[in-house]
Amino acid sequence: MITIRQLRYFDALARARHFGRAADSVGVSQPALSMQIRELEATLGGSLVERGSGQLHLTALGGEVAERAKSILSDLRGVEELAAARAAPLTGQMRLGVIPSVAPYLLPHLFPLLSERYPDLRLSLREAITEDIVNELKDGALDAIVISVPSDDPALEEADAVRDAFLLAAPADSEAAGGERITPADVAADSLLLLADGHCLRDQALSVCHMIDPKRLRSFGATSLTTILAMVAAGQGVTLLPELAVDEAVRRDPRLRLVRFADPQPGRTLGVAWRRGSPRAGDYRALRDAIAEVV
Amino acid sequence: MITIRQLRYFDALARARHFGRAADSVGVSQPALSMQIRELEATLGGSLVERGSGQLHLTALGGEVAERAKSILSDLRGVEELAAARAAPLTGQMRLGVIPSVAPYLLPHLFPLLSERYPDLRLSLREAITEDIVNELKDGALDAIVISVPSDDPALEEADAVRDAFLLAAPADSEAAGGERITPADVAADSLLLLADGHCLRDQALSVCHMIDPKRLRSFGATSLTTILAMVAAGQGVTLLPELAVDEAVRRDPRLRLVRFADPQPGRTLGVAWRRGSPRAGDYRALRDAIAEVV
DNA sequence: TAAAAATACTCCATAGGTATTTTAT
DNA sequence: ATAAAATACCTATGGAGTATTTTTA
Repeated sequence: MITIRQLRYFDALARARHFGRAADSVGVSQPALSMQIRELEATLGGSLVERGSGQLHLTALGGEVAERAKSILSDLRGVEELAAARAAPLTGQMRLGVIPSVAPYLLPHLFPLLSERYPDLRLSLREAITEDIVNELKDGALDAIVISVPSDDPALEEADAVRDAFLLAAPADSEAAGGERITPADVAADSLLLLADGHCLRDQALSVCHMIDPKRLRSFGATSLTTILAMVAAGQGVTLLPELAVDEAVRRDPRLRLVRFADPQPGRTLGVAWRRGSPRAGDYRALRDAIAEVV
Repeated sequence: MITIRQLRYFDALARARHFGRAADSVGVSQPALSMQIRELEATLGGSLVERGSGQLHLTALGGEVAERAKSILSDLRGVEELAAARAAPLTGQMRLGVIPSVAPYLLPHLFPLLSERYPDLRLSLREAITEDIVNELKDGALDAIVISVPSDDPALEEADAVRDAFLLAAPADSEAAGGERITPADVAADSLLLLADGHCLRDQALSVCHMIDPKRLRSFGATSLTTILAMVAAGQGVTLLPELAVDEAVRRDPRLRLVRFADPQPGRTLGVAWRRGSPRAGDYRALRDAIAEVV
């Protein structure tokens, strides 16, 4: 008889490709995991991994089993979530992932609202780039994520929360900020400062200024908008700044000038995404509403 | 932690709507099953069934869990089948369902071929009407079924095996069998003898002779073609006989006359069907080939 | 009062841990 | 020689069975 335990351990093994680390990741000893894998192989009647060939490899059978195990474990999470979904909205644990260009500006406002309105919600947070939190969401390590939508990932379901327009942030004395009818095409490639690779805001800025050849960009590995803005304030260049990131401190900074683009204004839509079919979809939509409210 | 055991027992309970019978159906004692259900309710944090209200009912949560449990258990069967699919084709156990209008004519030929060519195949058989064996297939009680295709059921995958034309079987002296260019329209409703309700052959005959008003049929609850043919031989009427059912005994019966319809000949296609996505699809296609060969 | 499910209690299978050995680079 | 997985052995959890009680229709 196949057990969930066997599938969980085998899934861990398929990810870690290492008995010891897989055992760690599910919180048991290496022999305990070995035994369950052995047991699973016995009931299936074939080996799932090729041992002791330096790197551990899945057999063809192992690969297929791993794939199906993943899906079964995900369905099982769905069952566990069913109960949570039946309870009052936004109660219990929720693990939320947020992209770095949003987290610092959204969370200080979102947190107070949620903890006041949903006192039984226990929110865990994770801040990482889209690719990482999407993977963690699919793996079940997160329950919902706040990203730029649409994600075009058929495994996700999403709800738009807010439109986040891009402004041009330039040094106060720069001529780039002079005109009133500025368009993304006016942004000069060699003065544009962007976040490091992998940050969706970087890609969005590049696609908005689609005439810019990424090769002409001055490479800049900043991972926070605050750093970028400090660079802009110091006269090092300009950047595309999401409206969401504009707080009092930025608005009052005499060294910065913020210019709204002419229509159609460039920007992005932020939304909440979750695993398609999750029974807690109602919760996630309530979360979306809360986000729309605080922004 | 939810276990497969809990889902299996709960699935049984959802079907049986009775703790004792559910326990029987999974081969454990009633307290053992009760305990697992209780455990599942505890981890989900809500009750799944309404006890002691005469008839046992599923709660709303219970209904959803039952649905998902079914699907998880089915996926799990898929994993178990993976190993079987990797082994040599058509080995191990296969539970086959066959409709009654096919079984007696197909199996005597199919069995010897299969046991000669695939000595490691352990075939279990079930003969019942389409609706029943389709449900048993979906529930995992059967692995494959031989039915009239297409079934138009998206949960099934199927492969055509043979075309089975309908002949008119009439009393030897009847004038209905006189002409050479006979069409289904020539069949008189009040002389047509059919299998009992639920048999697909009955429906097929009616749809072939679509001008016949079912209300004009003489009700006849036969469940085997042999009985019907005995009635025809006794001059009680005519019937649509699948070619597959024509053996030497029928052909030589002096009281019967078999007439082939003019083109386009009415008939049905028989095929093998299985759960969509089953890893043993290759086995089932091999079974189809064997059927096509013996007919 | 009769049927159905829950509880009580005992037993045993099995998962898990630690220590150790085997195996493969 | 070293890292990784398997084996040995012991412990403890928990699932199952039988007997019995509680519940409710």
